[in-house]
Amino acid sequence: MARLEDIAVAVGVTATTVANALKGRGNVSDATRMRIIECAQELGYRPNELARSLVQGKTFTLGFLLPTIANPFYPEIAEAIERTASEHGYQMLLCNSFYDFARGRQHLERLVNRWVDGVIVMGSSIDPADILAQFQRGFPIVLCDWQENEIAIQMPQVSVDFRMAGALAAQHLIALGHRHMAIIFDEPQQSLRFEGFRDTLLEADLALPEAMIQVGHSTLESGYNAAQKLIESPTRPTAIFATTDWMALGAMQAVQNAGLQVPQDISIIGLDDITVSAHIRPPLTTIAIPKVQLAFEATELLFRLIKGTPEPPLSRLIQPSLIVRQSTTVPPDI
Amino acid sequence: MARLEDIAVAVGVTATTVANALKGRGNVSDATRMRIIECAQELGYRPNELARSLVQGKTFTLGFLLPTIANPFYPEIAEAIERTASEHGYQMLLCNSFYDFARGRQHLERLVNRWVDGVIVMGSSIDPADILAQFQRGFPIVLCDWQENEIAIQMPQVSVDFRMAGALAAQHLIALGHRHMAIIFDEPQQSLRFEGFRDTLLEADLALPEAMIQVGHSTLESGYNAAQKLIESPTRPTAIFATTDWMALGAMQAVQNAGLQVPQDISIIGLDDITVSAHIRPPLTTIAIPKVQLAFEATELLFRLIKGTPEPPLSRLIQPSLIVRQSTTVPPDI
DNA sequence: GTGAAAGCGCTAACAA
DNA sequence: TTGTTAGCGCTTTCAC
Repeated sequence: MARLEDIAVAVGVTATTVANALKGRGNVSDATRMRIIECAQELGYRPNELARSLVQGKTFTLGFLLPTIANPFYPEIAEAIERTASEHGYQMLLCNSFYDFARGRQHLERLVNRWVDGVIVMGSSIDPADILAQFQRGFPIVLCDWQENEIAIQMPQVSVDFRMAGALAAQHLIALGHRHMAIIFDEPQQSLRFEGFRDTLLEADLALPEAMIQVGHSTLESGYNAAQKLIESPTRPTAIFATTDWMALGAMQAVQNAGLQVPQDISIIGLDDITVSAHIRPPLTTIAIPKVQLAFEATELLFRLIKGTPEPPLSRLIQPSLIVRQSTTVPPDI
Repeated sequence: MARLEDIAVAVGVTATTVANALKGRGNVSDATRMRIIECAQELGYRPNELARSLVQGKTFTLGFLLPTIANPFYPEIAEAIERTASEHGYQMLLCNSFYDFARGRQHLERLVNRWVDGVIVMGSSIDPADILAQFQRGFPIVLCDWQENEIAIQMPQVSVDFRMAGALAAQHLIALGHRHMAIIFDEPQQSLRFEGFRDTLLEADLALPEAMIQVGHSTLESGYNAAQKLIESPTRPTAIFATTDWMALGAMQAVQNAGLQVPQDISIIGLDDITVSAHIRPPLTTIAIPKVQLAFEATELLFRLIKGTPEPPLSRLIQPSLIVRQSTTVPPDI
């Protein structure tokens, strides 16, 4: 591969001049500039970004650490981050932790070692302590989609008002007339969604019995299994709130496979608003998370962090919203 | 950030010795090794991978260029590539081209400039000529999920027998008794799927009239629109083959929104077998592409390329398979 | 078992 | 307008 030096000797100048000419710094005569550019073309010169990064201490690269891109909640976010990064001249390293903290930690350390300019970390992908350690050394990190209370210390983050999300789900079902509801959620990462839901029920004097609380693990299958238990319960609920759409899809399938109708027999409401949710049968009522906005704001915040000590606020709580489709309706007569 | 040199002066040795001690090369006494390791701990030493890469000419990083991670066909592949890469000590740069060749080219050039060790390129993400240019300079690239005939020159690639995929779809529908079928596909990237379908019909003396050939653009919406046109056609088909599941979902929705039943009124068959396909209503019959295998083989092939001139074969054609679910059945009586 | 020296390809500060 | 010098932090070769 051709280097600056190669061009320099070919043209009969010095590497510095070549560098200046190539990046259009003013101090090169037009004549030599022409010859240099031409020669660079001929030799197929490509600047070595490694060398450049080493001396500048900047890589124009950022890391994106998440549980797994195979979960349909993340691709939209990843896309938005990458696009925003790209507009700033950045590329993005995608790192799946597979919900394994050791793996998340390894990835983060590697990212630090390779001098990425900053990292966006999604919830559930790594032990908060590991993030904190790097952040406190001055490494730019922004948290995305974590529960606000998950990290001990104040850190830059953009997240969603999950308690509100849970509340919205409850309000919707209550308004429809439901009295016997159930929830499927992942503990402890989704406890806020649970609390918002439960508390809203409580305020309406509605109980949420133990048997109506099922844990899932953000997979479709776990939603399916959890819903099965709920259906078989002696006190079958008339509505189910699954704290992710992915689990809601599983739940819906379980209900339908049991020979019941959604929403006539059991209403189902999700949370996330992943793309497919609008296109299944029946279309899923859900609490939407503005994923693109989430990603965009996280990335912009990270860039502010990278540029220097930014003005507050360093954290942002985004409001979810209810999207009523056809998987929820009034409870059946009994 | 602490450097080798910092440890060296602290311990009273030289940087070379520190380096040797840290990577367990034999020639350091146990005593000094202990002191060095301890000191490295204390100073929080992290090797600078940039510097290391610059001298070694290796970055242990690979690029993954694709149209857009938001299309649900890709996340599973991305995950598998990243996992395989990770097992080899590699990280992965994710690059969306958004079906824009200029953008794809920019990304590829940047990847080359930053000395990634190799790149995996998915179909439809960049102009083949740009790939070829880099490949011919000796840069390791493997093509993934391209039509075999899309690239002029023989290049390393792992792909799917798309003609067979189209044939399988046709065979299935014919076996069910369909005589009036339609296809929705994206031209020209999916022409092989089309040809396989059409030719199989022809062999069974079945025509595929112009009106029954619709173009889509790999989006759900385009599948929806294409299906609408088919439904409104005076010669409504009894079965639709959409060459991606994503378009098939759109088509299914269009059919259902028109008040028709899938599969009783119209059978629908897709191609890809994305995760959700098994979980919608009705579950989608489809031609499955072994995505994880595709990704794994592409990555392994790339590593062979990176290690040096590998043994043939440098290209692999993976066989698709029919998965019968409930979106296809015998045609309605007329 | 340890060190000195050179160099990866580039940038940046300062001279000429 | 152009050149010189000194690194960035590491690895590698060879000498002691």
